[in-house]
Amino acid sequence: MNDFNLGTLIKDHRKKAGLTQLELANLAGVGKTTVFDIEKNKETIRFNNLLAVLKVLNIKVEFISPLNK
Amino acid sequence: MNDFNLGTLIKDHRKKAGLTQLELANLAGVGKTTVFDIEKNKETIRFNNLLAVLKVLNIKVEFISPLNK
DNA sequence: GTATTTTTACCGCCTAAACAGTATAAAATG
DNA sequence: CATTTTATACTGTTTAGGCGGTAAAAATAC
Repeated sequence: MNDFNLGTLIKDHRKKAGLTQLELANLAGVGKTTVFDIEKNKETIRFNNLLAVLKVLNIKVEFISPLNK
Repeated sequence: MNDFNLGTLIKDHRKKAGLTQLELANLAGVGKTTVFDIEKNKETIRFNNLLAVLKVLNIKVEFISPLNK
């Protein structure tokens, strides 16, 4: 369970959008190394860089907790 | 719309858990400055540090996109 | 098959995140 | 009220993420 892979999710969306890593990086305003690291599931990246990449790919982030309403 | 505030969400959950910033930081294995920054919505924090804090508070992250299944 | 594109990987440099310590302001407690 | 705890803010140091450049490996196109 919970073998969710953020890197793969982003890579799939990037492919479907017809973008290379470099193109995605430029659109998101981050370096190509960052996109590469994200797709390799490196979690020490900065949160704002991840958000920038997700925004380009139209992926939204939601935070779920038992207390949420 | 979308005035969602991650810092406030985390702060509320921390309060309900009866934790101080320092206690939460220690439990998450991060510095107290990081917890403070997260609650102040500083987005340049590292993703793994945010995940560590969310885990302690039992908050899950979901990524939503039009392509998801 | 070869040529081209893309991905993966590594390299130094620079910047800023992360940290502990400290100090003050604010909040909570008695 | 005073006292204690917590949150906020600042500082100096250390560490590593981010970056472009480069190069080799892999995938794709011709």
